[in-house]
Amino acid sequence: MARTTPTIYQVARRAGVSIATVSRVQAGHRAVTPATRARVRQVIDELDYRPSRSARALAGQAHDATGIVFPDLSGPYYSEVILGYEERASEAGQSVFILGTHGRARSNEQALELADRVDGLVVMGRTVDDAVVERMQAAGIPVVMLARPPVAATDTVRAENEASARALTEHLLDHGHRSFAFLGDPEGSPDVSERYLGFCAALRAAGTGVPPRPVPCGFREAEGHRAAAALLDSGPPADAIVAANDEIAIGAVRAARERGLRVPEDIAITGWDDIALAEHVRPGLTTVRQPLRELGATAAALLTERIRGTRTEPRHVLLPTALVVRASCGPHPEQEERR
Amino acid sequence: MARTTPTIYQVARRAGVSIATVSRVQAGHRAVTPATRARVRQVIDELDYRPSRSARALAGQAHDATGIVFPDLSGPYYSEVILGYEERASEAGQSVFILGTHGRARSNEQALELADRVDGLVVMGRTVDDAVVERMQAAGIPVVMLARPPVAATDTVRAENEASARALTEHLLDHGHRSFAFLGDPEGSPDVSERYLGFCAALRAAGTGVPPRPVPCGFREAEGHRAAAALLDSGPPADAIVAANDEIAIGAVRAARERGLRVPEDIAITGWDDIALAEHVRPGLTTVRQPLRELGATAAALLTERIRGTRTEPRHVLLPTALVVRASCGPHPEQEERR
DNA sequence: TTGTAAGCGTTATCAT
DNA sequence: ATGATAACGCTTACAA
Repeated sequence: MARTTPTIYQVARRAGVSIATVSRVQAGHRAVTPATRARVRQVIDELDYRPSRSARALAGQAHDATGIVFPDLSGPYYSEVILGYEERASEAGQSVFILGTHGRARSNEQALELADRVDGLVVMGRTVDDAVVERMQAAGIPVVMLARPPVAATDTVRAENEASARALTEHLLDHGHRSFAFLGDPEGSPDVSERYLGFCAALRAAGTGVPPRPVPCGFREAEGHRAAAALLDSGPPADAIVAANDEIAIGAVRAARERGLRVPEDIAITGWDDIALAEHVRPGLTTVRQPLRELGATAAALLTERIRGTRTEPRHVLLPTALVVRASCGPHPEQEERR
Repeated sequence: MARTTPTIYQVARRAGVSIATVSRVQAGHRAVTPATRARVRQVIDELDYRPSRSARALAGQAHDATGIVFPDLSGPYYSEVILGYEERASEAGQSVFILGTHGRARSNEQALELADRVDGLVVMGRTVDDAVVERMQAAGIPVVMLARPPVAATDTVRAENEASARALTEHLLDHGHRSFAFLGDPEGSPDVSERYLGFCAALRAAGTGVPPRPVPCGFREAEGHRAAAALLDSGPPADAIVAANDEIAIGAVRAARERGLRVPEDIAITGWDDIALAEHVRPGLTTVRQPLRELGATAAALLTERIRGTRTEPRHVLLPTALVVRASCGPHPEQEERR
């Protein structure tokens, strides 16, 4: 694409100054006479000059851009997080790249490519290998990890999982449930891993025997449905299913119904995230709310501090979550919502 | 950020060739001896060399990036469209920028800035002024418009609105409804404008007097709730509300219920989009499904053709929509879903 | 087939 | 306060 927009040279010529002066004016340096500054400013406006991003980046300045890497764009979870991120980042004057890895093998490669176009980036969960992250940081680009446990000197942002999972499970125990199942893949995501830990902790503390092994399961409704169906058809009957997220739970509710089971009378089912659906689905889903937008926004904020050099000490932010009790966990005298 | 990663010079030196040769190998030019090609390749691997994006862009090549500009990230609609876009674009080897304008006044400026960092971009609805789009195109960067009626030589992608709106309204008429209201702002969005047109056409054809003026309303549930509340409290009673999207409709259902009205017995309410909630909400929402992912993916595909120069003739893609009849439009003998 | 060298549009370092 | 001018890392004629 031929450059049809004016360059710094044209501005300089027309204003009767050198390109250095234009650059200074443009950058807001003080060492410029008000008179010349005004003249240059006017020419800039007349020509509608705007400096080339590539040239600027090449000359060693910043990209004024950051990126966020996530596994997949589908479902409310990622959308909300990215929304929070984009909003905060663009307020801070940064353009934002998004990269969905979609489980591709090339994701490390793609992330590394992205790293070359930004001043810093956010990495969700286990989308890229730790070695890759280290290389990025070694190359001087700040990285913030999202939805992962704290790692050494890298900033991390996550929502509380274990304690809430424990509280959730205890709530189920209070309802009298004794035979549990966990739907989700602890291996696949740090979040799920922590939730499973909290789940187990509650069961152990209650002395309900050995906690069951998790039933591995992707994050989507269809996968939850399939896993729950298999579980219900084969295993010893569970009277409570703790799902790793709301979509899985909704799939599980469907599977239970298809088998003539009533929720929560015959089987209790809980979710995680508190997506919009959780409230509207029948029965209302007992779940754990996490501040999705805030997760993204916080990541953006931490990254900005790093880029600006405002802070050098690593920070590990843990955002609070809240148990949201609805109907799917068992019979309640009246509808309540605990926080 | 000092460049800590190897440059083309280091590769050249180590391979004992000139930088031009390295560049050729890297670009896959054929005019290189297999022997030297192999040697260079090996050094590239050894050093893990990857060319600087900025330098490449500056040297007149491409950015290998595109962008999408949308008004706001919230709600399933935008998320889905962006998902479809990102997936297709990144398959085509392009990094993707997202820019939410959030109704900011600076949106034109931001979009123009973005235009300098990409090889082409997609603009949704009326997020940026037409004059700005023209300037981008004049500057040689291809633009694809999303969710807008065809404009001259610019590629456009949209979903069918008017005919479906008409069919939807006719369905309501078939139910016997006669007093209608339309919730949404035709001024604010081309999509809504077309839906309102189809709505009016059906009413006129039915000879049901003058179609009502639209009740302006944002796209979110809270706004739908507020608008419906005002409508129900003040105006002459409507027995059918056509909402511009599902979220508005859900808000309207809530408002109706709060006033002791049963849906659909006392009042029918329809939505648009067929988001996940539409099926689960009570009563199931009669709505119009549009292929959200496909909208984004198609925009990406058109843009890629333009960038690659594969096509120069403008294309205007109109994706089909489908009436989805559920319970909220009126009593049905049995649950059915029409396509 | 390969190398030399001229840009690409900035920023930043010197002089002046 | 301002102006030359050397990077920045790459692509691409043009030579050899």
